[in-house]
Amino acid sequence: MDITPRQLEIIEAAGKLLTTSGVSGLTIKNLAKEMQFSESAIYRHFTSKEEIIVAMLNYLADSIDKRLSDINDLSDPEEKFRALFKEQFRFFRLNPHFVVAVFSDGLMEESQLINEAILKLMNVKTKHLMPIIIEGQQKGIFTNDITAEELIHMVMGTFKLQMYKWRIASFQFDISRIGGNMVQSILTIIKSR
Amino acid sequence: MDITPRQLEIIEAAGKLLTTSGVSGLTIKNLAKEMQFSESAIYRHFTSKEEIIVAMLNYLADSIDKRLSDINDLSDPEEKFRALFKEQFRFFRLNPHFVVAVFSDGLMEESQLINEAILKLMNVKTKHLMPIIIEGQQKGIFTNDITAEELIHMVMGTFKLQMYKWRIASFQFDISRIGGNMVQSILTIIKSR
DNA sequence: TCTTTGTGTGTGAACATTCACTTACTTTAT
DNA sequence: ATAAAGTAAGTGAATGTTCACACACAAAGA
Repeated sequence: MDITPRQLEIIEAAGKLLTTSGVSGLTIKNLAKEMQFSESAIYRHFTSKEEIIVAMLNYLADSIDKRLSDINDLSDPEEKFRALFKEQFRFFRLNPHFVVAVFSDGLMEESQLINEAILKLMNVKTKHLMPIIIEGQQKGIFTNDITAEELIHMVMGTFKLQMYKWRIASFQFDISRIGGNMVQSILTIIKSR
Repeated sequence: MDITPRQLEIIEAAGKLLTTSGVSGLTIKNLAKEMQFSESAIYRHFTSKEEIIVAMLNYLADSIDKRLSDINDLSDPEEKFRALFKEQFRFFRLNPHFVVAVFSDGLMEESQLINEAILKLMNVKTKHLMPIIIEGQQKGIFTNDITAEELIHMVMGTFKLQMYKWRIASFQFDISRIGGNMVQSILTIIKSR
């Protein structure tokens, strides 16, 4: 599962392509051009395009997983909640190309492996969000009127839509600021009143 | 902007293809096979593939617009809210192929016209949701802790994610029932407490 | 009532282009 | 000397689109 430096370069080039030209722009030809070598050279490092995409998604999942793991040091669930999203917005602001990867269904239908990699990516996020929500509910900070699963569904949906809007706006607005407002809205509404 | 019966047939065939084989399955060749005539015959009715997709999205937008217009007869905002989503779930249960069309970003990048058609589609939904939310807030039924725009963002995001889950589950669960639960969750949380 | 003309709808073959991928060969670095 | 990393030139398959042509039918003119 380890990745060579050259493979990482290719993955990053693939991400860049996703940002600039979308899923349909992610071709071996463009990838080779971006890497400034020939198309066939790609196949020295990956056996197929599918493998590149899967590697990219897995690399992304690992990155996010690591970054979100530092959050549990905080004590307050509300603080954790804020920190989690702050980190997410920070990460995607630095790597906007991955927004296309994560939130574009276009990739999905191409293969079963890619499909699974995307689902895995969604689960990483849920994995970190779930304990925060549950803890918040237990402490009576978040509402217990609906289940944790339902809360997570709402939160994830709201987040996903925010990312979608950011993307179709060509990443032109400050996602950290707008996203911060969004988090505030969510908190306002899910906190016990 | 009017559509001939034959064009409608083609649009419906396109929708069917989307359901069975996804965005990548929507090719002129498959479309012709589905219609049981040659590929070139398509071009007797549309000048391009892009035109077919745009026509499909506009037709869809009109259908939804019409159906959602009947809802304002109800008096209670909460009832209207429920009715709106009930109608949406009913519609998509009958026409699951359109879920692929509306919620797949894959289509989007292909052309500016398609992009606009999809945005228009999103706006139709918002157009009907907005007055309901505002009325509910004015009557004190829905919370005034956050703005109507923020409420709509949350509601739409939650709905979109529900559709996404339904789709990756290959439409295998009863969207009216699960969706009904989702609506109940949302209502629980956005109602003033 | 024929005949002409126009229209709607179809066909099959070919078009240029793009796609992921392969093969045989060369350069480079250890 | 060996192995890794590059290249040129190709493959077949698929894409959307265009082409010349054919058939059925309706309106119009003689």
